[in-house]
Parts: sequence; C-alpha cells; structure tokens
Amino acid sequence: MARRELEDKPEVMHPDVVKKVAKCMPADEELADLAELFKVFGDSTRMRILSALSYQELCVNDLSVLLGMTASAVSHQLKTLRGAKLVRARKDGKVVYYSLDDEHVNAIIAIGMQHMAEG
Amino acid sequence: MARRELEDKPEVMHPDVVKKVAKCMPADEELADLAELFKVFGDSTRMRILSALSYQELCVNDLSVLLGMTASAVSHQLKTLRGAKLVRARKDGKVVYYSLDDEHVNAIIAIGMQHMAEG
DNA sequence: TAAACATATGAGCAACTGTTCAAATGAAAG
DNA sequence: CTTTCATTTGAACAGTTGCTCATATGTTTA
Repeated sequence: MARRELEDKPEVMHPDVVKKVAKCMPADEELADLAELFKVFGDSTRMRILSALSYQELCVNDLSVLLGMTASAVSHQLKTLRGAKLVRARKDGKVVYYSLDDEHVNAIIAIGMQHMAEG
Repeated sequence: MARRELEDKPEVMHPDVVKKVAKCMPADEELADLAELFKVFGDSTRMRILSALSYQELCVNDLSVLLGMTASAVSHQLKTLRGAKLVRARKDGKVVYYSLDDEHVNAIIAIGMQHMAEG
C-alpha cells in the first residue's frame, strides 16, 4: 500500500496489447498532420466553400454573395484552404477564380455524408 | 457616384452561376453537420485514439498509457468520439473497452493519408 | 461494511479560431 | 496619374476547445 502510493505512475492494464498497437500505429507526427488536414474540413464556412467549388469554379465575390458573408471573411478562409492544398487560385485581371485542387475532397465529403445518413 | 455610395451592397459578379450553384448545393444545416463530424477528426489526440482502435479494442487505461495522457483527458475525448458515433463502448466489470463503431472511419483516414502522400 | 480501483464528469483556465474592421495591394478604366 | 474595384492582409475581440484538477460513479475485493 505504501509502496503503491509512492509509485503513482499508472500500471498498464494489458501490456502486450499496448505494445503491439504501439508498434502498428503511424508516428504521432503523421497523425497530427492528418488531424490538421481534417481541421480544415471542420468549419461550416469552409465546408460550404468546398461544396460550392465542387460544382463550379467561382471568384471571391461570387462566394461572398453565395455564402452571405463579407469578401474579407471568405478570403481568409480561402487562404486556409489554399494552405491545405484543397483549393487552387487562377487570376484573371482583378478577379481571382478558385476551384478544387484535390480529387480526394469530394471523396472525403461523400464518405462523411454516408456516415451521417446511417447515423 | 452618389448613387453608388448609397448602395453599398456588393453586386453579384456572375449572377447566373451563383444561382445555379445555390440550387445544387446541400442545405447549410447539412453542411454544418458535416463540418461538425470532421471537427471530431481534427484533433491529434482523437486521431491517435481512432488510429489505435483501428487495430485493437482497448480500455481507457490502455489508451492513456499508449498516448501518455491522463485517463481523464482520454475519457473526455472518448465522450466526444462517442457523441459522433465513431466509437462504441463495451463494459466488463470496472473496465470499459472501446472500439471503432463505424466502417467509414478507416476509409476517411485512408483518403486523408492519400492526400498527404501526394501533397 | 470499507477500501481500492477504473472510469466519468464539472469547473476553470490557457490557447486557439473565425469574424469584423480598417487599411494595403494590385489591376483595369477614365 | 487618379480613381475604382476585387482581393488580400493584420490587428483585435468574442467564442470555442482541450487539458488539469478535484470530485463523483459504479464495481470489485477484502
């Protein structure tokens, strides 16, 4: 009991299982990067932008009208989407047209929809 | 000019395109729910938990050792994962075993990995 | 019964995030 | 050149989030 109190580190409950899983799992850094990617999908404004762009290339002004938000707010989010390489920019005069830059975007959205439809 | 200054609402740049996309897009609420789902994937701790559970059913203590975190922190995140129906709990005595509760989890993670591998 | 244990929960706090606002670019038109 | 316009950027602020700590549940064992 006294011995137990000194060592307050938690005992492993299933040591062999934990070791096995620890060896199988990807590196923490890789999983952190993956989480960063999904964080970009985890905002309703960005999700609406991605959904819109899945149908049609759009400029910032179009998006701001479509979403009912200021061009500034949209531009900030587009910067985030560009950083994640989910969106690509094409400049034509003053106007900047955005479109999806990744074939996986629609796939990820589709699977998410499936999950919600079943839940 | 004076007329222009009074009406400071933004003009639509490509009205027909915006209308078309507006009709195609899912409802805002559905996209918001989808964003909420991806928000759950958008945290490195939760991602590590999901990754671990993709190999093996694990109890809270195992997870806390595996992740090097307190059982409390892990339990809080498991509650979030349970709320999103990504994880299921099985109770055996004092011990609660968690496992993936969704076939789509692995698919979503796999596509995310693909995106990172190409970027 | 009481003690030990695995897990869950609530409050509190530091860190992060999305929007607004004002100002800056950069490009076309007068 | 100057003005106008589309977009971008930075600072600031409110709202959110994940962890810690203390405590509460619920279960097993002595």
